[in-house]
Amino acid sequence: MKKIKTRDRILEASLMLFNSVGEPNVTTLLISDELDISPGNLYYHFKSKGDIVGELFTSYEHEMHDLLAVPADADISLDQQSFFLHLLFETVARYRFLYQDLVNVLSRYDQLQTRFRRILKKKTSGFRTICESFRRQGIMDIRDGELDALCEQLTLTACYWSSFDSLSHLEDRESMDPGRGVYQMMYLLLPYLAPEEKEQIYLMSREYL
Amino acid sequence: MKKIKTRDRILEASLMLFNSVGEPNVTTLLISDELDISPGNLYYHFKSKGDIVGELFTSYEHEMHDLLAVPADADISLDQQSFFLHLLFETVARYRFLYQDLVNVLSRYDQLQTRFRRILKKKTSGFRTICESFRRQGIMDIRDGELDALCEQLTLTACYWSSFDSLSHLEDRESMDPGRGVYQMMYLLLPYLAPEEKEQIYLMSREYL
DNA sequence: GTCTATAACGGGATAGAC
DNA sequence: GTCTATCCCGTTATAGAC
Repeated sequence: MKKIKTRDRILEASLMLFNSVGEPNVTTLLISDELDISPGNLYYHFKSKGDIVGELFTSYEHEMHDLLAVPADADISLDQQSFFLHLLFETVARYRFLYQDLVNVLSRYDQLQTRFRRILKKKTSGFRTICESFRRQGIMDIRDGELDALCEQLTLTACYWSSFDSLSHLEDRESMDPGRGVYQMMYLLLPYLAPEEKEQIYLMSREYL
Repeated sequence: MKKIKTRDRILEASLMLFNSVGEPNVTTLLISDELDISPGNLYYHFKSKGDIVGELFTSYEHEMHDLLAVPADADISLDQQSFFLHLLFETVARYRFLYQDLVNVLSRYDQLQTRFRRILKKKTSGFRTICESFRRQGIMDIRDGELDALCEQLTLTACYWSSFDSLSHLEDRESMDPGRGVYQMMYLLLPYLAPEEKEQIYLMSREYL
């Protein structure tokens, strides 16, 4: 059993704390406390709190980049799409601290703004690729103008669904279920799908009602 | 020309600063500086920064309450709906600081959480009332299960559209156009509307393409 | 009501020993 | 690599004069 490097433990604990209480509410002292190391030790590994955030963001960037490498000419099935959305929501959930205070975080670490915007763009074009695949396969019927709006809507929902869901349904259950988000996304596609695919989504959605 | 009360000037300036640079980045010193008054004077009128935020939130609450008093049995036209959405987006834009760092703000002033959630609920049920009016008039056709998802989607979009829009399209124009948000909302209804009403929305949307 | 101090605190970050 | 001690700074909030 090899010991995990302190540096990595710092990243891990920071991510955990950021997600649970919000990045602005997490002090470097809290992080070092959580790990039972000294603040000085933390600053030996990272020269600033911003560096920790930056490195976490880079991980997020890489995960998203890998996930969004959607082949442009493949025939994508609804099941594959659903699976893709699950992965997407899981990744977003893993780095949800970014989304919960988006403007604040991006304003304090301003090099992140353009990078974040790039990821947004990539998401939108990923959704577009998928929809166009559906269209080619004849299982989706939508006008070009509406397709733009749909892809933007999908991107927006992918961003904010988790925050919104935990905010508006906090009372009942605290465990947020990525499946509900996936359902919400599929539902956005629904009106434009062929009857058979519609039915398929109705069946899927049984689980979430 | 009557002099505006200092107390009100503080509220006004705070709102302006909160919106433009984010509430967490606005210090009480910055506010008093902006008004050319002393910090002490500010604290004469408000006993804490949280009180300023709280009072602004109360105004927001009232404006939303008035706006969302949708009559349950009226026949609402698409034009009225569009007008309603314009007002809604304007109000949200006026208090956009709340939305930009939602989790952060609500976590630091925690009495606001339940109040905010109440407003969310009211929004959703407002949308539901409107959709049901459309349904009664025979201009909307949608299943119950999908109606739930639609109303949630409308609420989510009403919350986050402005932030999302200014984030993802910052490069082109900085003036955010509430009309784009309204279009995005109308577009969500589109698939469920009768042909004639669809056409009406297509005409409306010309302005935003 | 408004001002000038200044107290009180917390958080980020560094120095230097071990 | 890790620790303790400390500095520095910004921010909230108060005291007390005018």
